[in-house]
Amino acid sequence: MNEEQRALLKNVPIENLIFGIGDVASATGVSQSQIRYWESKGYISSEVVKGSKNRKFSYKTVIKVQHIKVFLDDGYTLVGAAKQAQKRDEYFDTLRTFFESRFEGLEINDGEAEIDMGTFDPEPRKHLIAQRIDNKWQFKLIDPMN
Amino acid sequence: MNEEQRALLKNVPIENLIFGIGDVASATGVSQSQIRYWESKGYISSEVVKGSKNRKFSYKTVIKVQHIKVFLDDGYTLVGAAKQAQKRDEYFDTLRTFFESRFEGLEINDGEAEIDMGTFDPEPRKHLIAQRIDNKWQFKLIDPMN
DNA sequence: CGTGTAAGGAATTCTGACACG
DNA sequence: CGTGTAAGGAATTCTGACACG
Repeated sequence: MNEEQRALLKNVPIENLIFGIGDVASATGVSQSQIRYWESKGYISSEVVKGSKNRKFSYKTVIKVQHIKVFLDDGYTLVGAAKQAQKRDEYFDTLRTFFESRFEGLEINDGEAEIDMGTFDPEPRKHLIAQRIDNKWQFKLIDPMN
Repeated sequence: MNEEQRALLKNVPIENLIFGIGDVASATGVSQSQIRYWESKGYISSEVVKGSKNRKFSYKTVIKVQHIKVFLDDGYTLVGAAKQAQKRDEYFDTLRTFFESRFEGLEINDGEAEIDMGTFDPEPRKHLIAQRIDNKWQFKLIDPMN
C-alpha cells in the first residue's frame, strides 16, 4: 500500500462526521423528541460545535441510537435498552481494531483485486492475501520475498 | 455468527445516513458554496428527500467531496479532480465487497476476540480466523469439524 | 471557470411547558 | 417513566444576483 492510498483511507472522514438531529431521526426511525429525551438522561451525548447552538451527533452516537431502538423494539425498557446498546458498542469497537491493524492495502488490476492482510502468523514468512476472481473473494498465501 | 449479530450488522445505517450541507462542509472542509456549485455541475449529487426542500447528501457523496478536495489541494482543476475522485470511488467499492463477502462473525470472550473469515481456500476444509491476543491481531486456521 | 458574499425568504431546530399515562 | 405536541424565537439553508478574475 503506497502512501497516497494510506492517506486517502485516513481521510475517510467518518470520525469527523456530524449529523443534525433530523438526519439522525430519519436514518434511525427514532423521533426527535426521543433523541432529546435520551440525551437529557445521558444515554447518548451530542457534540459541542463551536459557533453552533444546535445539536450535532457523531457517527458513533447514531449507531448507538440505532442499537437502543433495536432493543426497545424488542421489548426492553429504555434503561435496559441503553445498557444492552453499551455492550454492542464494545462489539463494534473490537471489529474496528481488527480492520485498522490488519488492512495493509488493496490493489486493483483489470477488475481483479487483492487485499494484503499482512503476515500469516502460522507461516510468518508469508503474507495472507484476499483475492477477488469473478466477483468471489478467496484467500491465498504469498511469499513477499519472491 | 448468529442471526441477532447479523441483523445488527445490517442495521448499521450507513446506507440510510444523510447529511445536511453544513455537516458535509464541516466534515470535509469544503465550503457550502463549493458544494452547491459542484452539484450544479454534476460532479456530486444530492438526495431527494420527500417533504424536505433542503439538500441532503449520502455518505458516499461525502466521501466523494472529500476526495475531490484532496485532488484540488493537490493542484488539479475541478474537472480533473472530479475525474480522479471517480476512480477512488471504485477503489472503495471494491474494498467493501471484500468485507461484505468474507466477514462471518465476531466472538468476544474475556477480552479475547476471534473473527471468522470463512473458508481458507488453499485448505478448503479449514476456516481462517483472525484472533486478538494482547491487543494484537493474528491469523490462524481451524478445522470447523472438530 | 470556480468561489465568495449580501439579501430576503423558507425550512429546521431550539427550549420550556403541558398532556397522557 | 417516556413520548408527543403547540408556540415563539433562534439558527440554518435556500435561490438568484452580482463580484472577482
